[in-house]
Amino acid sequence: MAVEEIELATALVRLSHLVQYVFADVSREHDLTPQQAQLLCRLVGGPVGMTELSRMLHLEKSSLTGLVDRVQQRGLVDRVRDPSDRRACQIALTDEGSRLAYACHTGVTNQLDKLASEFPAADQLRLAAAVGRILTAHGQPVTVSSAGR
Amino acid sequence: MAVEEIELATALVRLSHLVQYVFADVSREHDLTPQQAQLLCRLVGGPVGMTELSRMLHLEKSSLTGLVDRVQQRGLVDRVRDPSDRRACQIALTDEGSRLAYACHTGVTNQLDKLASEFPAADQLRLAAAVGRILTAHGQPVTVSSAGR
DNA sequence: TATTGTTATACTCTATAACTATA
DNA sequence: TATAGTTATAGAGTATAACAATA
Repeated sequence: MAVEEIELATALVRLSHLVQYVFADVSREHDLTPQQAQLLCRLVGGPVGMTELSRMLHLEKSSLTGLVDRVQQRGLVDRVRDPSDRRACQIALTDEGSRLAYACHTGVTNQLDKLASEFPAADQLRLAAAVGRILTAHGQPVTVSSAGR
Repeated sequence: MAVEEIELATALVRLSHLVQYVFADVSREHDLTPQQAQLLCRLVGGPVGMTELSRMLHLEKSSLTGLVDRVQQRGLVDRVRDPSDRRACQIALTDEGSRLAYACHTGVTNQLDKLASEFPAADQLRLAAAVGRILTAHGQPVTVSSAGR
């Protein structure tokens, strides 16, 4: 047999790691950790509260506090008090944060599009649609804002 | 339009995170970190040296030393001296390590197969083959041993 | 000299538990 | 009482630089 067989589950795990490596490399180019870059990318659609962010990133709120602290110290986000609830705050990108979020998104997209170019164009569309359905069915809906366009 | 559009690159990043969450959940069920679980799973094909392991896991060797230390302290791997090169050692699973590696592999595979069941069977095969080609083309060849079957 | 692996150091990331302030 | 977020603490993960032992 010319082509090695591979379980789909194994393929997905390996592909996941490959994507993580791409994400890590691009983040590092901008002197960010992958976690910091992902945080920034999740904010391009507008400010988000800590509770909602912790849900989006699958992090305990206390873990998120530290992550936001470090990114805020670098001047990439601000904590904006919510006037309607004095307990809450919204995490918002600064101009520099927006620039980095955009740069990371572009860098990752370019690299992954190269990987995806292994697929025929028609398959790329079907794959994207199928993955979109899976994500939506498993609590990670893809909204325009979260897509970081 | 009924189905939300999504860029393939964005879809791949999100899918990657979803797979990571599955991996993290299954690892935690066995009281392992995802990194520890991945290390164990990479050893099911047989003992591997530190340099080769660091390449497989995209880790600096010094980082790997600590990771192996912690897993060894839990009795899941042994450092076996290489008789043909007294500088080198091979990392080998213990019986308990093998058991956990197998359990993690099974747990992750079951969960991901559920996700993949969203695809028609024919698409699953095509997807697996396509991903296998991508991995091979980008320095992550899928061997029988590394597939952790 | 080059390679294998470890040690020392300094961060970042993460979870759990306890806490403050507001709703 | 419940919720939003922080602090305190401890451990895990990671990279860089310097090192030891062997090839």
